[in-house]
Amino acid sequence: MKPLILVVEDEAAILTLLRYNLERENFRVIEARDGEEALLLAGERKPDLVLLDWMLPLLSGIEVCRRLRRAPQTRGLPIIMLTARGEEGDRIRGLNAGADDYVTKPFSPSELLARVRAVMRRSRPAADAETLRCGDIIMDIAAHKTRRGERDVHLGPTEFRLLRHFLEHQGRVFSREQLLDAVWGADVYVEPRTVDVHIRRLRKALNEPHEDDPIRTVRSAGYALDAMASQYA
Amino acid sequence: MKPLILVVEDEAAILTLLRYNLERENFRVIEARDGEEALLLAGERKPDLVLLDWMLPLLSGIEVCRRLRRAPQTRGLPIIMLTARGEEGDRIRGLNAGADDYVTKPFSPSELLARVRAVMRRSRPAADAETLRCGDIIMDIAAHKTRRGERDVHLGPTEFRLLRHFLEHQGRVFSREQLLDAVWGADVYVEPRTVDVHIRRLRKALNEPHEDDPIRTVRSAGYALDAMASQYA
DNA sequence: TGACGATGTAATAAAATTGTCACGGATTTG
DNA sequence: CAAATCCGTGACAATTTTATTACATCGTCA
Repeated sequence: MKPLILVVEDEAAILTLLRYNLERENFRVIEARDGEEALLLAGERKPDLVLLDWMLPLLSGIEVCRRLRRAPQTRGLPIIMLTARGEEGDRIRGLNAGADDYVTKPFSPSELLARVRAVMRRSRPAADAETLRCGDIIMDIAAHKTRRGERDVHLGPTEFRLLRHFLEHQGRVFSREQLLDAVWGADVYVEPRTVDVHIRRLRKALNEPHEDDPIRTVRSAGYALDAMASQYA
Repeated sequence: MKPLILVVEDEAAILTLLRYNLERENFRVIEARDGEEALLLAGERKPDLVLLDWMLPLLSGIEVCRRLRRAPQTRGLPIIMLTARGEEGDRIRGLNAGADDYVTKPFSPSELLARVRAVMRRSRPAADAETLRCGDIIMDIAAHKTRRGERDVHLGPTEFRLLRHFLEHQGRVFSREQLLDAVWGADVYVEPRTVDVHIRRLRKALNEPHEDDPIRTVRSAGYALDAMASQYA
């Protein structure tokens, strides 16, 4: 699907110019003439990027920027500010308000498009990050981060691989030997009971005092990560 | 300091013409006769701009362009392609390979100079700059400046590229080997542990005594720049 | 040329992680 | 019920990995 760009600009001429260039480059464009409309559309249409004029009726661009950043729906939405003057002060304020980049008018179409592409490229990785989850446990493979509910969970390398293996095979029971093969590697030899210790460490890191334990012990068989019922908050 | 321009061109007559015009306009000029030499000089002399002929011995202009873009040292170096005909196909390919602008031969000296100035202006500190940010860390690529909060942060060239790479891939963990490839270049060999030292230098430059460290060490995996809970003023 | 900044390496200190054990409670078996 | 297993747990020492420091080199710039 073509990326959707929200252009917030009150001057018709510039609006036309932007629409022309963006659509030629295979973007879809929606327009807002003032700050209020911008906030509304940003929430409703969920654009992939916002081109935001500095000077606007009703709400200044910088204020729109701030509000977009504050709202959970639109936080993280890439924003490029358009401003008439290249004043350093404005620039700093724009960036502080949360803009991702900044282009001064007059601008060349190619320059603007380059910025648009750059910003979109930058904000892409977050989208396709590989994550595993089970109930309120979330693991981000690329970032190497693990969370349970609202808090970050720190895991050692082995615990990380162990949990990852469970997450990739939820509900299934693994014997100690199977886990050693899968997590430690088929060629290393360690005591099977070592698995117990790491299961323990994983549990300790994962479970706060009151929370329930997602790891099920199957006596004389091994361990499993239960796909919990309390999915998706 | 006068801007340094690398002219890559195998026809002596055009070379002379270019040098004459450029030097008259207060640019310094270095010459390369073929693609190999171009890459070498671009890396060694660090020119501010490259004028790159399309047809070259050894390596085509487009290939040179691509390689310049791929190498960490020369990525971001402004490139203007010179092409014999104004064929649309060539132009598209040139721009796709990463050229900033292109000029068709024959060209008038004044036209060429106008393009040169335009491209340089765009990549100069005075002009707009692409910025990368993470929390209160702001990097201005074109100006080659880094700030944290209110203060300027001085980084060596390697630390700059290192931080840039992290900023362009926030949250993701990179092994020492990956960082060497991305920041040092895939062809140079340095000890992986060297990365540690540069991480240290980067941290020292970035973190005042009380501030928290945005760079996360992931044991047995590498390092990551954490996309922190955004703090927009 | 000499001061200077930047860089890569090696050596050493400091942390974090890991595999094992031993003990004791819990569960199953006979 | 007693024996036999099995699992949870805390403590440790060894090992691995990272942080930090010091140093030699190299190119730049006055």
